[in-house]
Amino acid sequence: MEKPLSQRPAPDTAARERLVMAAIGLFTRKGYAATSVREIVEAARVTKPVLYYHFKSKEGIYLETLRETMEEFEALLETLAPSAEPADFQVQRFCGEVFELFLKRIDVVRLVHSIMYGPPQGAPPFDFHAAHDRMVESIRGLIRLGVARREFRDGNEEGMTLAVLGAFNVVYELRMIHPERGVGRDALDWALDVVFRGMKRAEIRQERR
Amino acid sequence: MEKPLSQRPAPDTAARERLVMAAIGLFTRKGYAATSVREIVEAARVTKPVLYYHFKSKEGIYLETLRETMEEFEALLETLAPSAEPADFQVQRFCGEVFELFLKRIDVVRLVHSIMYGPPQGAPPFDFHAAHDRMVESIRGLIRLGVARREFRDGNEEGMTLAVLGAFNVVYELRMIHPERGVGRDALDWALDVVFRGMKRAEIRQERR
DNA sequence: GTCTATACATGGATAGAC
DNA sequence: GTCTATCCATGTATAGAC
Repeated sequence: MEKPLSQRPAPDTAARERLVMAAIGLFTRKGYAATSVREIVEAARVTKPVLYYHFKSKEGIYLETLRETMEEFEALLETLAPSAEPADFQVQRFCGEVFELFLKRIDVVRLVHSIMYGPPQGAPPFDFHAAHDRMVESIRGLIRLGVARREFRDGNEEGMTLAVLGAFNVVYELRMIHPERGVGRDALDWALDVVFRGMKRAEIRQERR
Repeated sequence: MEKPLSQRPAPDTAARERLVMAAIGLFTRKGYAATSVREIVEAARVTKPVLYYHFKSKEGIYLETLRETMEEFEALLETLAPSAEPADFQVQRFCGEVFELFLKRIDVVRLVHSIMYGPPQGAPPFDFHAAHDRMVESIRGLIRLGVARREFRDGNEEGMTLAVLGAFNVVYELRMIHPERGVGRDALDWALDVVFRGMKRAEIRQERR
């Protein structure tokens, strides 16, 4: 039973959305503790009680922004399904797709990264471990597949998982601290080339570049 | 012309040192913005003016703590000198030594990591890039050496540097988020085994485990 | 749902005595 | 160099009208 638009004082149902956008921008650029509620509401062009109405505290809007953006990452991980392609292709495609998503949301990645690995900064706890573990397990699963198919060598599954994850990590991390160097997808492929060469059995190895 | 100890009101020259210790502990556990001056002085068992006397602001004691701890890392990097050993041994030893230092000061590493890669959190700027770049260049230099000696393959120096750095990064990062899993030096060696195998020329490659 | 106005705690920093 | 006492800006959050 909503009133017709014409009778509402201000048809600003977008206020909540603007708040989320503003909050993401500020939290990612300044960090949780360094961002004040006043800054958020000014950026969203609303007043303080609007924020406290829709969320109920600074922690509330923070957790909500994280929840909304993490859903994107979860969704991408869901789409992963083992295929008949060579295992290294699958690993490379998976890493590449997640990497593209990271590039698109590099600011959020920066925030999540600093909270996952760094001190809590006064921010309420948020569970990133589950998503991170799922990503690691996805890679490990593809590597197990490659080992079972005798594409990858046997006996160092953990080392291979770490090497792949490391190649992925180092590239997006370099991108965060040196955006001007344009470290991108090609750098990821170069690093993965080295790693794959170290993973493949001698018999089936062949150059791909 | 100092007075003899007996005549000083309180021989507490350790106050400054206690402040630095307390500041490191709090900044690393809570982050810069989330740590208050009151907390620091209470932990150091002094009063506020003592902090403002020795340093001159919150930013001052923060920068001083960072400066003091970064000197350790710089010192370790200085000790690196190319030797006649195989290049992969040298890379492994270098990574291992830096890794040991990281483990010893894992809390400081956590703070530096989150500030390097994350939002500034209201903290004054501090130049970590120089030290980080030097570390990367050290690895790249050893890899160039290996290539020149025909131990490593030619044509993907950048990929090899990234792969090595990635193996190093991923291991200490995992250690930070999952200390209970005991990810340690052995995991680093497993990952590097994969990477080295991908770097070595086929002719000279041989198992080392 | 959105406003004005305000409560109330905590923040960083300093004055001035010793 | 260290204290007590205090200043003042900023912080989060809310009351109460519309």
